Amino acid sequence: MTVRPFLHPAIEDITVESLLHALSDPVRVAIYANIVAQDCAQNCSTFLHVLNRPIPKSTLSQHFRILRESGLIHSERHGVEVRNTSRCAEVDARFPGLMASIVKAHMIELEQAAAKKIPARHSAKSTTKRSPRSA
Amino acid sequence: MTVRPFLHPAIEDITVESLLHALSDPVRVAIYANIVAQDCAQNCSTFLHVLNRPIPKSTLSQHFRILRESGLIHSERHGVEVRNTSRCAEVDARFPGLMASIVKAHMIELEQAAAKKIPARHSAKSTTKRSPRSA
DNA sequence: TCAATAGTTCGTATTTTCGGAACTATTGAA
DNA sequence: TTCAATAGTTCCGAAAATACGAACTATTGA
Repeated sequence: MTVRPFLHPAIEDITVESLLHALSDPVRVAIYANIVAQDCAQNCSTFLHVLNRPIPKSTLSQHFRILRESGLIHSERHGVEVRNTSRCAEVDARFPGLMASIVKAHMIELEQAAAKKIPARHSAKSTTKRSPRSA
Repeated sequence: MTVRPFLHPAIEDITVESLLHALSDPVRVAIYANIVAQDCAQNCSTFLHVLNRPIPKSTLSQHFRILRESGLIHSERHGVEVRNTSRCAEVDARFPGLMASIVKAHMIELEQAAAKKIPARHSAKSTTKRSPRSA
C-alpha cells in the first residue's frame, strides 16, 4: 500500500470544534506546545517519549494526523522524515487570540501543578464538593 | 436505583483538558452558549431540540453530565426539574480570557457559515489543499 | 544491493459515545 | 391518599473512536 499524501485543511475550513478536539488530549497538547515553542521544524520521532512515558509509533502517527487535519500543524516530508511546523499565524488570523489563551491556560495549570508539588505552603485543598440541594 | 447527587469540581480542580473536551462537541457548545447567553437558569429539557435536530433525553443527560463535571455549568435540582447556570465567572477567574476567546471563535465561525449561505459574493472556494512535497 | 531509519497502515482490543427502554423522584390534581 | 404527568437518570447493547503491536513502505547512505 502506498503512503497517502498529507491533508491540510484550507484556513477557512478550520473549525473550532476540531481545534478543541485536537487539544483535548494531553499528548497532543504537549506535542503542539513543543512545536510552537521551537522555531525550527520538529520531526515526529522527537516525541516518542512525552509526558514521562513512551508513546508507540503508531499512536504517535495518529496524533500527528489529528493535529494536522485540525489545521494546527503543517507536515512536510523531507527524505525519510516528516517535518512539522505550527500554523499558529494562520489559525490566529482566523480565530484571533484563541490559541494564545489556550496555551496560557495550560501554563496556568502547569504552574499550579508545580506549586502543589513544592511543600505546599497553603495547601489549597483539592476538594470535590457536592451541590447543596442534591441528594 | 437512586439518583446520584451532582458532582461539581472545585475551581482548582478544573482542567483545560476537560474544558476543551466538553466544548469539542457541537451539541454541548450549543447548550453551553445558550446557558451563558440567558441570564436565568435553563432546565435540561429546553435542549431536547438543538442544532435543527432532536436529541434523545438519555444523550442530553450525558451531555449535561460532561458539561457539569468539566466545571462549565452548575446544576441544581428544583422540584422535578434541574436548573443549570454557567460557572463562567469562576472559570474566568481560573483561566482568564479562555472561555471568552472560545465563544468569540465560535461566533466567527457561525458568521462565516451564515455568510456562505447568502448568495456567495466572492465564493471563497473551500478547498482542501495538499502538501506540495507529499505524494 | 542492502541495512537502517522514519513513518504509515492494518487488524484487533479496549474505551467512549449514542440512544431506546425501563426506572426514580417530584408535583399537582382527583 | 392515590394516580397520572413531567423531568430527568440509569441500564445496556450497538456503534464509533482510540490505542497499539505487527507488518509494511519509502528514503537514504553505506
